[in-house]
Amino acid sequence: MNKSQINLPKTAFSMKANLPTKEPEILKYWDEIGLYEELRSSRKGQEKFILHDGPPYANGNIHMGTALNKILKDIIVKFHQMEGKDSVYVPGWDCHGLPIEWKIEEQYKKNKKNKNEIPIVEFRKECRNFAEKWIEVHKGQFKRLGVIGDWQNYYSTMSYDAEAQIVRELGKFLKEGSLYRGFKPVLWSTVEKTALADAEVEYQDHESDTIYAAFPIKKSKIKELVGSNILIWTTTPWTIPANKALAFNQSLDYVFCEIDNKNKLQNEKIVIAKSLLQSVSKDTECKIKIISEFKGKKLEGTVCSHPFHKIGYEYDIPMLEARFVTTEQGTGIVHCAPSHGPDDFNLCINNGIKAVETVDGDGKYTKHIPIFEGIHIFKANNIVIEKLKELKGLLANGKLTHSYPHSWRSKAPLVHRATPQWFISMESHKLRDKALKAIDDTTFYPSKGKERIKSMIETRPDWCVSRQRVWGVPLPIFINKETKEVLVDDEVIENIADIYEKEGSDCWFSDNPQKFLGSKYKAEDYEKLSDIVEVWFDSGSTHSFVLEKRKDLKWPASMYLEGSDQHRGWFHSSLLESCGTRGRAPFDSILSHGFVVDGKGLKMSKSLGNVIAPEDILKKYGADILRIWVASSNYAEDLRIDYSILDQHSDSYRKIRNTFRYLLGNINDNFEPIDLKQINIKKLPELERFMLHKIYLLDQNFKEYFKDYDFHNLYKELLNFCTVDLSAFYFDIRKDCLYCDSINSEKRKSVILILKVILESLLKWFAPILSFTTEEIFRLINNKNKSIHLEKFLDFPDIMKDDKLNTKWSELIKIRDICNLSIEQKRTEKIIGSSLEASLKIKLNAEYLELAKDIDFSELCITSSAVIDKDDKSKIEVETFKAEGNKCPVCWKISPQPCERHG
RNA sequence: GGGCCGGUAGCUCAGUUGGUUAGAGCACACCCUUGAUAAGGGUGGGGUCGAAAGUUCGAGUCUUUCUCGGCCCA
Repeated sequence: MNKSQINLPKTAFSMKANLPTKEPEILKYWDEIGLYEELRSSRKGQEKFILHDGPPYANGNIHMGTALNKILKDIIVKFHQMEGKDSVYVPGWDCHGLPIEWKIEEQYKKNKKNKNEIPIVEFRKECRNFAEKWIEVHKGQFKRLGVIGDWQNYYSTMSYDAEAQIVRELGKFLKEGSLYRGFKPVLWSTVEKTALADAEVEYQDHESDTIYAAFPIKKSKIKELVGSNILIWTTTPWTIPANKALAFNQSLDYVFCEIDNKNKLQNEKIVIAKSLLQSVSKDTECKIKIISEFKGKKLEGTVCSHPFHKIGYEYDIPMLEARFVTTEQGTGIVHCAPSHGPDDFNLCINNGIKAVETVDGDGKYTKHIPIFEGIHIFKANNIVIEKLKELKGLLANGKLTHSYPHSWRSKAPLVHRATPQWFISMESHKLRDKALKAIDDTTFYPSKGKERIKSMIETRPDWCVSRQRVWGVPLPIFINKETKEVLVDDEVIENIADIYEKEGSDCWFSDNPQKFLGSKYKAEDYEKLSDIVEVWFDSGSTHSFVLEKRKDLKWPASMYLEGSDQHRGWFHSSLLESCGTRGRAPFDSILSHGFVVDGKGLKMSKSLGNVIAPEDILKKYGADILRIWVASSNYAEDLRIDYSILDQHSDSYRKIRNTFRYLLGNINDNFEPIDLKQINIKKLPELERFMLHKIYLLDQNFKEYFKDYDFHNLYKELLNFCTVDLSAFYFDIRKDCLYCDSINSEKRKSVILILKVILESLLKWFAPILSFTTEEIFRLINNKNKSIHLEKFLDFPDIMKDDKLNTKWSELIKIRDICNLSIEQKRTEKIIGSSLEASLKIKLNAEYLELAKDIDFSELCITSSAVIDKDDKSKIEVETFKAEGNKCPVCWKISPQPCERHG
């Protein structure tokens, strides 16, 4: 036998991956074979796993967060598919809403077009085209990540059937009576003339006017207070004309005091919280002398006059108890304008004081505000201050820079303004209770998500579903002009839905209202609403127009999977919508993941320059590396990414790839599946049996980790198997047999058999994560089946398990470790180089001797020889000598005699 | 400002109900190999567990405060 007869590994599987160019070819292949359709037909009739896609907004390129989300979804979908389930994934998009409206308006501005001159229908058409364009862009970007789904038949919230179903869903709330009309302060932009959703608000520093104003006390249980003043402090003087109440905290201590007011107030006596005395004194530059002290509780029943009572504000201002009053700032008594603050609104409504429309959409006072009617609120502060001065109601005024809500688009400061809005009640039909029950019935990954959404549902106010915009589904509401009653009729709702199904919802704005009312009602008797439905209701309804409507899906979904911010977003709105209309959640489980941050844990931002785009990663590393990053990161927390982290994963990938290369090389790319049940385990060498046991064990852990969606531990287990058990142990030991034994040797055949088992196991375990690389390998070794993703995980029979052998070999490995230490010592002393230049003398006590009696340690430690002696002085002792004799030209083992195998 | 979550080696992660000298892989260093070769093997260094205080015989683990970061809310 000479060198040419050695069985060196040979494979077409290249060491260099070249993923950025290879992956698109694989994508093309998946397209050619119609992988998605194949996946469906391969699991026809099997139990379904439905991961319902949370629709991303069809606007702008994807970022790392979106990529993480889609890859994580894809990994889970593929795992369930390989488990044998029919794991259907239908991607979707959220299309309506303000951001797209703004984009179109921006384009108008550029082209010097006036939005008001464009018919609504035309404007909406442009919004639709815009969304459509981005859906196509997203589709390409998501596919490139290796995400498999029904890209042909995706869903969108702007499709005609979606718009129709959204109307039907609203109809259910309308019919039930939980959808009602109210006045409520909402964050309002007087620039954009619209209410803003929470997500559209940015907090920035803003300089406000501050005032200390006095409310004369008319009536009180504490007699000496009558005639004196309640002092309040506010950063919004313009809301003083809308004041309807004052709030105090019953557990605080208040003081009645006298000030040297330099004739600023009509009466020099005031009431403030005790702990704020110093700061008030400083701010107002007054000396304050305490007359008496009392608990807040005693202020109950106190009634004041408005500071403007002499000029037409003649109503009573009651003092109300409120927990939100603190002593952080101000005077410990808070001025309440129910039309201009949520706390104010809630406190007043609980005490029978309703909010009214005090300010119009442009920001001007309405007729409900005497003297100020027609004045813009942003110009009113000075007027209020002057009037207060005139009427001796102002103790001091100043400026304060503080964090204040602004519009994310126009950056203009926002105000709370009472507007007519449509609400879904949390209480009237027990929606809150139903939702809380549904949360309890849902499995959360990680479990902390449950508490997070629960505490939000427990405290959230009624759901405001109306918006004064145009790009969305119109609220299907008619109001009787005479009775002011809302028209509630299933037939009308169904009629509207039918129309939308055929032609979309644009016609609401253009066509004759009679079209929607049918023949039962006269259009001239009704006012048609022009509000649209807020977009969270759109996406909260996807379960109804996607899960319920499509035959390939099921309701409820097996899982919703989104970023942890969606506890307040899509998880939340879907839960409420579904509990309101169907009494339970539209999902069995929720998986939430953290946010992508940079290598230091800071959020990515343009200003920090730490943004990494998915596109950059795909170009430099390829999707499989990004998928490894997803799988190996702990999604329960924030996920760090930078180029050094990716480099590290890239190194791991190379290790995995070379593991496959070793396997493929030694079987020369000739693979046929092994029937695991038919393996004659007793005939295998112990090392091979030990490896079968290892595989069996790994599979158990694999399943356990997958059950909990614990991918980072699962991946770590697989990677460690490749490096520790295979590369550094089994592969290294078996090179001698594979290269130097005869092709016909039984031992070599056994090794080859095990290599095939390992190859198939690894290929399938890794397939959901390394979607491209495993496909590349699968196509190399298999021309019968079309794709690795159509395969099922292997079912490992119990005969592979051998705990006794495992215990024995764990001990043998300990002996091997000590042998390595001994060899290393001689290597450092330059006595030997390669381990094959070594000859081992191993001394073992009786216990270890029994274990090692049939074991060839020269094979395990890759040395030229190894002898074992009994020696009870210590458990294990090893001595290494330089091997004597001649080196066999074939197997390179050194021995005084001619080589046993190669003559 | 409030609520929730988190900070363990350079990196990604383990550390059960508090109990020996805090682990793994990668990276790094040195050595070997040149028949997995832009590969492979061996050995080794590296952590005051974000900080401080407390409870305890004993704290990475429990309590409090602080700090840094993230999400949500104001």
